[in-house]
Amino acid sequence: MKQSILFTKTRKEIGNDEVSLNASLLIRGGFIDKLTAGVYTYLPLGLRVINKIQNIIREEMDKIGGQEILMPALTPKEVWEKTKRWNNFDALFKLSNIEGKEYALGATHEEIVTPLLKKYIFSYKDLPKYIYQIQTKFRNEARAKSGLLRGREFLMKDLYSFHADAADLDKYYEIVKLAYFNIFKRLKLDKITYLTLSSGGAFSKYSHEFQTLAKNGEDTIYLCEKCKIAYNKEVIDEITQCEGCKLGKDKFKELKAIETGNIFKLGTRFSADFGFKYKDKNDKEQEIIMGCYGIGPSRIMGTIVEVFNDNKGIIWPESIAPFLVHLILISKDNALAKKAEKLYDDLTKIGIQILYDDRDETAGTKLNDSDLIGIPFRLILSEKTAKTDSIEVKKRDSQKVEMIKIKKIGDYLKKAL
RNA sequence: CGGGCUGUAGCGAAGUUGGCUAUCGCGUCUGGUUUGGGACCAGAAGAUCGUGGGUUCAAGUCCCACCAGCCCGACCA
Repeated sequence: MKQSILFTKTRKEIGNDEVSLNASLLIRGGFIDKLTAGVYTYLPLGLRVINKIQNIIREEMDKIGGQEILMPALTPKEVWEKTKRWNNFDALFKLSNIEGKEYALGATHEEIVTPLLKKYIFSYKDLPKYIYQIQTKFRNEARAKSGLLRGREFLMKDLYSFHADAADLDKYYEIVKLAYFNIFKRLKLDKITYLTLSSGGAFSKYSHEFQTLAKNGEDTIYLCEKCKIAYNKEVIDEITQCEGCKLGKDKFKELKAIETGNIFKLGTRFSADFGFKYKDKNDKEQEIIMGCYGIGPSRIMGTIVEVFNDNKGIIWPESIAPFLVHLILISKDNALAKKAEKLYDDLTKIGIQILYDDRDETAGTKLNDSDLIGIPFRLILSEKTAKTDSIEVKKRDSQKVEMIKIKKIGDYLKKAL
């Protein structure tokens, strides 16, 4: 993409109001725009990032048998009354149509997916099933804050599993855990993301969160460094020692973190309300056992910005960067501009995702913008580099610069990426 | 939902005990000079001062209400 056609622009400053690091960098770089508290537009650069995050999650869900669907965001009151959450779920956005029929905007989808599967699942032969979606969720947070980390409208991947018995759920639960670790690995967050025991298991003692260390995180976790398992602050009073290695809890390390994923064993909490049962081998009715597994692409995007940045801007991991290469022309010379244009075309042809800064801006502006936007590889073509038919290559996360012959840059990048 | 702070041009800000035509920077437009770390000169456009009401000869400035944003806390299946 040529930068001159981007309708967004970077900004040198935004108001003192926006103290959240992720929102500040993402707004300044032209990735997102805030419409109102906790509600954001994804601009061209930001949409590329969020799509890549979603695709990583999608691939890992597909690998563990997930079937993707898309459920409605507009949901009728009746299903929420069935589970007694119409009045008990504070964060539910409620609205009504002109005839007075009441709806809620989907905050989570147990109420939709459970009756949905009930229409198709009748026998033990139909089980297990794994259904997921990536969708916009709405939650009327008492206080939206921290940019993309706690919004009133946000993206969520929610997977729901349906099993014949608890043992089968337990087995799949572990499979999802591994899939989540694969996701965090691909997002380059695996080294700072810990499985964390937390409260809220309706069907088991604990539920599990995936907590990513970040100094601006709103959660406090206690990490057992020996077995790399953490405990959410909300359960720390109930335990005396690590569940795994028995290390005393006084040895745990207190850390700030962002909850980037969570997995729950639901048991029959929802299947019971909807009368969702199946027939076993002996023609006996049995209750369906459920699990649910969430991960928020938009929160992940905010988390990555919180974690990967320096005083000049964002440093995107390659797996989710909006582009992999930022080509910058520093010259007004027509011949050089032609050379840059050709390089842009050639690299595009061999499948390299490239943003080409062809704008009529000064060197300083382009370099600062490039650092702010945070694309992994920066290529500079200038009179200086052209003298030796070369191009300067620098990685965003490094100070080293390398001169590569223009002819060889395609091969160089293919190898590096 | 409680407490605090804030709201002035597209963006960021200044505006004194109420006083004349509301100021500056960025950005934008025109002309010129520039190009390896957010250039320079000259000119120009751009504002119902969050909204509504009130006090006053006179309100961006004082008072009341409301709306919005941010922060702290509570909350966060």
